[in-house]
Amino acid sequence: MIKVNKKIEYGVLALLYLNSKEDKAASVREMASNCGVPEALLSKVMQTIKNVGYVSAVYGNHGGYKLTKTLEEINLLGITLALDGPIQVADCLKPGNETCPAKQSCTIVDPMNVLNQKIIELFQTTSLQQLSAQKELSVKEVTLS
Amino acid sequence: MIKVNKKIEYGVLALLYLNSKEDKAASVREMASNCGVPEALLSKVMQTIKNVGYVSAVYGNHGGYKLTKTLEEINLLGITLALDGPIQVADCLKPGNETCPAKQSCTIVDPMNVLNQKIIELFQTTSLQQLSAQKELSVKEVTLS
DNA sequence: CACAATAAGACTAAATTGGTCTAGCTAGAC
DNA sequence: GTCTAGCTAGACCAATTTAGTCTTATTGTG
Repeated sequence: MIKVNKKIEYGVLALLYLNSKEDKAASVREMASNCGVPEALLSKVMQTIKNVGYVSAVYGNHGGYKLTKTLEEINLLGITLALDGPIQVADCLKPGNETCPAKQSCTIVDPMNVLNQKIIELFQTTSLQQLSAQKELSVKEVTLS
Repeated sequence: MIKVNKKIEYGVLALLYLNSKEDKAASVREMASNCGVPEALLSKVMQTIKNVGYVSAVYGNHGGYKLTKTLEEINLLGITLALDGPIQVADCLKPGNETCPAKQSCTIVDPMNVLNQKIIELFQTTSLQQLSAQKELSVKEVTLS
């Protein structure tokens, strides 16, 4: 299944929650209980997000995390890269992969790169601002045909 | 990691190989060895692809599979739906999921639907024809609205 | 009938993901 | 200064998903 993982989901939720606190810090405990996600895991997620500069950490009593960027400045690509590494929709795109089983007939590596690039652009153009849009504004029927 | 799975990769390879045979049938063994993929697994993949009508099976000696559609008529969405089920980029999109941990503050379900829809559209507009394009031709057109 | 091929499902193995545990470090409150 | 809430870090484990195998049937041609 093509899907984003829990860390990304949790990170997005936490960042949106942080945004609602304006420039007050929120502890991982507070975020986790408000967002309903596992505290220990969110702790890891926040550390990683801190390392890419979207939030700063406040140590000690009454500490926590604070947003250092606006929702417009944070996009899904940045979050994904931080929490999940580079986007590679197919294994044969991995750097240094010389074991691709289909060398003779392989016309797929570059096309997969095209798909990869499309997904990267999609993620890049999806800001947290967009993800925080109210439901009335963002609803669109998902119809498979 | 956001990625398509092996079955989809193998299915795409096999269909492109089949296309190169024009309307002759190719056995799973032939396809597997030419594409360098596991035969038993490809067998499953081809059965599934047969069930959605992209290929027909020829039983018995000198049998195999034949393409029944053109590369333009087969897109990545169809292959993905067949081999991997509906596209759901986040667990909270699964039908009947009432255990979403973030009900209070959740502003993400519908935005994830938007992302989901964008990915579906991307897959739908990516035909096998595009994936079979020669490398020189396929690099440019990374048009994303 | 013998053989080559698909059909189908149970089963196993490997990899990834999700989540926990433990121990240490930091800084503010008292 | 010490207590405590909180971040840091890494090892570890469990659950799920994915990849791949094995076995047994069925089908159709020569």
